[in-house]
Amino acid sequence: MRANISTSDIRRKWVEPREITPRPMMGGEFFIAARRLRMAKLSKKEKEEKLYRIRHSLAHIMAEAVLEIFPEGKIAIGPPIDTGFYYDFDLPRPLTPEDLEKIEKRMRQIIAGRHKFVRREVTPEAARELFHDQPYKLELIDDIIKHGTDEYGEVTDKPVLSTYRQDTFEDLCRGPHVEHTGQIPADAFKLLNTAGAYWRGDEHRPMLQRIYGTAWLNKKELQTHLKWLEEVKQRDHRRLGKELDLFSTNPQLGGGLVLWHPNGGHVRKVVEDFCREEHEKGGYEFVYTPHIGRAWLWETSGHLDFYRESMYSPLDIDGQEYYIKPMNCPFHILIYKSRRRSYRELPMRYAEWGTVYRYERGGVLHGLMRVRGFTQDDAHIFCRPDQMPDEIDKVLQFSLFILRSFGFEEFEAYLSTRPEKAVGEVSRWRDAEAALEASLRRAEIPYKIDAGGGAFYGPKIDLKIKDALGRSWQLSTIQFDFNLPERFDMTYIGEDGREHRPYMIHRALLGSMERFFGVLIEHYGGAFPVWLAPLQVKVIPIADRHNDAAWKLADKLKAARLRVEVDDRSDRMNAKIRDAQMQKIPYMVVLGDREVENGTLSIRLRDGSQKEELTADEFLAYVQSVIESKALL
RNA sequence: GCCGAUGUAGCUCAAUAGGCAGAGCAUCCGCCUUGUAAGCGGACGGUUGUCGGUUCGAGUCCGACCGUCGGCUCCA
Repeated sequence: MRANISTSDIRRKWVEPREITPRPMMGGEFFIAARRLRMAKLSKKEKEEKLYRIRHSLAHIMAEAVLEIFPEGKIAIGPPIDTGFYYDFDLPRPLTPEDLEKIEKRMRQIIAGRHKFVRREVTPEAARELFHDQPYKLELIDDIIKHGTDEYGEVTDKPVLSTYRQDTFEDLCRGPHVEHTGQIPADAFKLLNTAGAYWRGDEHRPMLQRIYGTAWLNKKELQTHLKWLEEVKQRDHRRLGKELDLFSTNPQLGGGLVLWHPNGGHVRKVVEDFCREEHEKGGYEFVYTPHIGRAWLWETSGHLDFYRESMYSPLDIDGQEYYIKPMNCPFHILIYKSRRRSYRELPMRYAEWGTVYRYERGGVLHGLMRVRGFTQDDAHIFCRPDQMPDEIDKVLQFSLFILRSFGFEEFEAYLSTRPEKAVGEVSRWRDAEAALEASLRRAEIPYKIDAGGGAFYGPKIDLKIKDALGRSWQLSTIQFDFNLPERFDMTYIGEDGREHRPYMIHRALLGSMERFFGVLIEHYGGAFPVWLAPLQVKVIPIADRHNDAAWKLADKLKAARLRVEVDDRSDRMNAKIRDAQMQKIPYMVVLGDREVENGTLSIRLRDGSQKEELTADEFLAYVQSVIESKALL
């Protein structure tokens, strides 16, 4: 999957970072850039700006080349993005890979022409005349004049209409650009692919053709990026899921539904066991609830009003409507409400690895990352209002601890505020948002505001991690809820003997087991750390006469709860090693005449290195220590 | 859902221009008894996603549907 690239990221406003770079950057990239900027010299900043100009200019040059092929084509917008640029077109026919080659070739010619980029400011009338046959540009012009927004929808102080012209092509644009096309390294860009994209991201508006390109300062950087893309492909969890026999999906089963194979199931079990233990240490209690519930539940919660498009059609059971659950919260609320609660009992923390089902459009399903049935590491915390700040702080720290345990070290946070469709008074929303924001500040995590991104019942903090390839993934979500307690009329008896309303926190730390597993697979490239690895040791006897010793060793390790297999096929040792290597098994223990005689083991690590010879006991102790430390090898 | 691409053996991929559907790996059966990333031989394996159309003849051309992939939108 591509790194997250969306124009909505561009519009998000940062709260904490002090410096804003001149180009729009996505998610994680910003953190890297912001950190670099903080400790770095100006030259980095200049480099970023140069890249911005190059990418933006390439977008224009691409548009020129495309319009030469399709003189009747309509152009939309063409911004730089974190690894390059794109431009959206409305063309008479679909673009082919051959078109891309042609366009790219023509772009290099234009670059070689050393054409100047000429900026000029134009009046609305002149702009409309200039773009009279470009309906998308006319719409942008109107917006700039009416709303003071620029071509990306960002509000600017004083609306100015400007154009940039290079060679035969003039585009509505705020700039900046390179001075002339000769400043663009012709061997450091490449057109990657075409894709459909709605005009202004609105599915009710025309579908345009987008061409993505990547662009860098020099050929070497381009090649590094192309290699990175190749690495992304190699680590694709769908590919590794098949190769390592971790999971599968199946058209006969239905889209977005996941089959966990024994290998994947094993990883999941270790993850779940670890998390369960930590939750118990953290004061959580585990509950179990059904997969369906009567319509009353979902009417009361507001799901049928605010979440219906993500829910499946009801089942008819004895004339009553039942819905498959898209969330676990109403069930946990019913447990809370099963009897009177005292303030002394609070906070109460109910945890459940609960499986939920949500309708997702067919086109968005993606391996483990986006599915229709998934299991959340869900929990709901019920507390007194005065306990709320402390509970949010605890959840935030707990979340960071859990994620660090899996080798994630970099985090980003989003504070999502009240959406259009929401329950509850606005003033209480503002209070809740402030509470979450205060917690983020206490935790000293840099965060962005995602305006309108909250759940319908309350604002939330979403945590994203960065994986080994620098990509961000959303995992944790922490949601403040003052609405469901009211809707379900939840109460507790306070010190004063009166009824009070509890607050509620919804939270999932790994998010869903499916997505988390997908992220883990890609983060580790399938080479799980020893504590998670489905198979930890492969014992490889060299010839049949070593099988007995191999089985004996395996039994010993198994008795210590290691996951071990013996490869006693009649293949050559080389073939057995290759197979184990391809399965990314952490330890390959080779047993031959020498080892049997010496009573030692020859240990090969999956990184190809050779460990010193150890006795079986020493090896066992070593592996156990690696498991304990959650290390890779 | 929308735009585009795509669908051949369990997997990865071939099949000149519409003319008998093939290879490697995997699996199974033998032989080999092996020293740190593939030993050798043989066998098995297909209604070319499904349905319909064009044609003397369709894996190949056309249409619909299903799935997958790249995006858009949306999201754990």
